[in-house]
Amino acid sequence: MRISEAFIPTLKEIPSDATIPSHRLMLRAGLMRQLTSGVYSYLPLGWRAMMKAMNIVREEMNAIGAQEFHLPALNPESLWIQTGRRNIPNFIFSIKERDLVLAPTHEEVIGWLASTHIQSYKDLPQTWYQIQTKFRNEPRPRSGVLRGRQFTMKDSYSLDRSWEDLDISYEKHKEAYKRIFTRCGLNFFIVGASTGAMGGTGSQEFMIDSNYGEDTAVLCSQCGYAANTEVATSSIPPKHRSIVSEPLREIYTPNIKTINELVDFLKLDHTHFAKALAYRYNGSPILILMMGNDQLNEAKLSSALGGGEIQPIDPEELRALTGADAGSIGPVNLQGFTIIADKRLQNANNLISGANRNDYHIANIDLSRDVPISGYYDLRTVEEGEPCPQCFAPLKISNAIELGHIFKLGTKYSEALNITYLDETGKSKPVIMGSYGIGIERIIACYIEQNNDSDGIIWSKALAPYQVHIVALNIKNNVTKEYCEHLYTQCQNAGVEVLYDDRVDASPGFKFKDADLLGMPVQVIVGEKGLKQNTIEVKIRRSGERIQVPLDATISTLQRILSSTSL
RNA sequence: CGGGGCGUAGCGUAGCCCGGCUAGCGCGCUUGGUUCGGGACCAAGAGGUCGCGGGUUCAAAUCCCGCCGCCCCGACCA
Repeated sequence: MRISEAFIPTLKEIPSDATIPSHRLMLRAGLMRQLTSGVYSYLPLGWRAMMKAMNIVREEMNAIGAQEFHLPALNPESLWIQTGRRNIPNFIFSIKERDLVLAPTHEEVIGWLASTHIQSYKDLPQTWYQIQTKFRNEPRPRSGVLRGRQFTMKDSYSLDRSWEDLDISYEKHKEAYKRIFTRCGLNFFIVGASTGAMGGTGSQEFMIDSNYGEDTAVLCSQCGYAANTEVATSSIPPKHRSIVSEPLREIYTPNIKTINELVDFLKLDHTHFAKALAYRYNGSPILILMMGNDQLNEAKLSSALGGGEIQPIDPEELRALTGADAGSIGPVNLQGFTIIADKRLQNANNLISGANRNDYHIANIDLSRDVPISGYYDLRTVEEGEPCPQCFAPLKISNAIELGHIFKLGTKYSEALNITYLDETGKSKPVIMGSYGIGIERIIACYIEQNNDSDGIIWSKALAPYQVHIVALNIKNNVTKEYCEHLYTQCQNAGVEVLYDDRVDASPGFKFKDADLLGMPVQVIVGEKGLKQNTIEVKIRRSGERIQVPLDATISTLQRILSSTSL
């Protein structure tokens, strides 16, 4: 492509709305433009990079025997009512004129196809995928294309006869995902994750470490343990039970509201306290006990309760229900609440918690003697430095961006949509499903997050919109122009994807800056000086290395460089 | 949805507190000329409903009210 004829609007100045490097560079290098919040137009250069990523995804999906579909984004609303997902908050965009919705994901459509066409065990297994635009009613799009209202996703779905076969499909996907992200040049890791509103029996996320990530990952550098904080655990010890349970005793704690204030006031460490938190779960009040300063993890709470809506009880309501404010509520003689506790407090005794009376706490609470506990669950958020649950080494905590997510769905959608098959004995059984997603824009944005410098993007040949960028320093010089035109044609004939800066009105400095900003892996710099000595210069974008190449060896040198794996 | 910020030419911005504007600057753009190995120079130009609506005033980019949009933090996030 000749830059003089191309639409590549580069920006010298940093767009004020963009705060993270990938967003800034995607705008500055002319890859895309924002249309409205969370919605982007891909310009030719950005779209070429997207296509590179999609083709890698496609090749690896095809390699595990997945079949490519193209499913509709417009869906009948009724299908979503059937699976109970129509009214998930901030999820689905509706169409005003008809009872149609814009699909945020495609379990429903896949399920509909499977329920009408999968009949026998002989029809299974199947793996179906597509690369398609998704629409989600995000309350707050952010960070450029990292969280959009419209985005491109590779979504695939496995249909199996048994849980064992699902494990096989799941593992195939996991391996395919590793190959995809490796080929894309991403430095990623895999964590155990929560299934959340998708439902199902297990999942893992593919992530990159990033300060701009919205997820938090717990990692062990010793044994490789890795989990999203929504499901991560540690080997932090439980509260030990004292031999003697002392009698209950009310203590006066004037104006004490927090665990830290109690620790100071009573000169006891925080493990002596049971913090009480009040929530509503599907409408009914629930009291959660955590040890001392342990932080409740709402994702864990939600899944412990079996999924469903949880929300904190507001202050006035709390006073009406317990007779006290948030700092003074507790589990003893509390009416109208279901009470659960974190595992760390299992059967603990001699605990201090609120008295349900402002300015008073109760000491010596024995959870098995004094409190009707409905269950103990892992509800706490793991903190940096706690011992690894597998090897006891100190855990690290990182922010992370999610690139892909793989789920063992099981029978949730099979049941809702009646997806069944007849087994060898003629018995009807539910199809066992898995679903697997990759955000294509996130591949691009994450790649740029990990591969840029102060001059611009550093593309690898796998994702680069073009492999070679010819910089004609002064195109008005006939010798320069003649050689560049010759080289441009040679590259095209040799099948090398080439971008050719043939602009007559741009100065050499301007062209250098643009070439570094656009970031193609190899630059060929052609100027009068070199030509006088029958050489051109090849610059490797990533290393900055410059090689003087004799004119007659240019194409062979480019081909040699492009075939090396280090690009 | 809570908190904060912003909206002035294609981009980046000054002016707003304290009304007097005929709205300034840099980049980019057009024309002509010079220059050509790290975002060149000279000259002449084009380009603005100051987000939208209402109000106050002799006078509004500037003050007041309402709305819309965008960004950031939080909540949320298959």
